[in-house]
Amino acid sequence: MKFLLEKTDAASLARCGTVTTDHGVIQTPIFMPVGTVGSVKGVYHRDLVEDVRAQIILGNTYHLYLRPGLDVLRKAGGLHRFEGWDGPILTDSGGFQVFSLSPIRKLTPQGCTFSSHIDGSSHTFTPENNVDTQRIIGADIVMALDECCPGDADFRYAEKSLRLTQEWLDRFSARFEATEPLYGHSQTMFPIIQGCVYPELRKRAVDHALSLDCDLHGGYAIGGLAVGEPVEKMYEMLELVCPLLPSGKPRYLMGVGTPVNILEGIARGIDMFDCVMPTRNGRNGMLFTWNGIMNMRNEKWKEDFSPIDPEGASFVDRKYSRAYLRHLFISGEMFAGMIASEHNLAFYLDLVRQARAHILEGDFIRWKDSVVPKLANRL
RNA sequence: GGGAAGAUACCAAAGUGGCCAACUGGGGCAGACUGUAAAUCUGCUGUCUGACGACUUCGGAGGUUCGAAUCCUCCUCUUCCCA
Repeated sequence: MKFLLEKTDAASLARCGTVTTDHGVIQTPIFMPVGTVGSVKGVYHRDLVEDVRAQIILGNTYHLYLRPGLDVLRKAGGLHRFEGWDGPILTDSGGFQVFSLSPIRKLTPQGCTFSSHIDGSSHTFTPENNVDTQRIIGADIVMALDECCPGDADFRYAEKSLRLTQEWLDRFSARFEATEPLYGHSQTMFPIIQGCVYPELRKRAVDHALSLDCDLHGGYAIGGLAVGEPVEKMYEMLELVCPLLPSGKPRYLMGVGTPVNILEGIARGIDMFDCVMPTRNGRNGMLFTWNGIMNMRNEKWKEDFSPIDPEGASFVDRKYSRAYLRHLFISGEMFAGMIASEHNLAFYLDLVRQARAHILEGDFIRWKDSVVPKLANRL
């Protein structure tokens, strides 16, 4: 994987660049649709490519490990071939599941033991077997195994959690260096900077990550944000961490976020984002647009036969009416979630595409400040 | 013409003397969702009130009772069966 930094904004830390993988080129800043179990829920790959214009999608190690399982993935020739996606893929390690499934997991010195949410069976992730698993899945970018610390954790807990994440990173990196990709294309790994909302811990996390063999690490992720802490804290952490990271590598803010979060993240130097919001909230009836958010279940759309989003980037925006989409949601039709997911993803990709254009143009901050107030409107 | 069943809030549908402003579902309204255990979840949904609470309701009119959506009488309407 290579990263080319093309331009840094004069008025902010915003930047744009190009990530090159064996499965294609990614123009940053970028939003990556989440495809947890090998599917971006409700959206065809064809539409993901041609309409949404996605450049890279995610998969999840925890979920894919449990189902379909490593035997199937190995026999399939890796996740790309299994799901029929020719572009780049990034896999999360399962660190977030270690956090979100905490009632059914146990942290040990070796790793993390958890009960499957599917059948209750017991499994253990260690940094070592997590590398092996992600080799079998075969993503272009693999994430280090970490513990995602809750946003309201006290310092003691956060420090202890960070120590665990750091120890896991050492072991993960060592294993990654000692193993090879299985399917003929190269893989890179991103360490994850944790430290909750504590500047001291965040700094410590960066120092530690940078002390390792940097050739191994294609980029750096910032994790443990948008997990319950105030949004200002998240921005503070970005302002602290991004300047400490090498400018020649992409920075990935994990799990974020709202359209505003993304623009504010870009302004603070973030290059890559992912979030379930466009798909999950879409399935739940929420549409993101340049003029604000819409709850498509609301009665006010009942006889609104105008296009879903006249300014939208997706063909569904002009193809279908608001009244029709509302009807589909009220009727519980799966098509509703499909249309909404496609619209939202197309919007998110349009958002980062325009951000990139304005960074290149040189007026990013002015543009951002003009669109942000509208994005949170309720239509 | 004869017989039977029924009428409850926006719809459907429980409730058959006090625990009923009235179960439940739908619909409606609002909210939540941030590295997906989510096509999910949470409130509210007679009127007035910020709330406590007050007031008016269960086809209509009358009656029994301390007390009625629930019991009685008549009326109106609906559905079904037989002629």
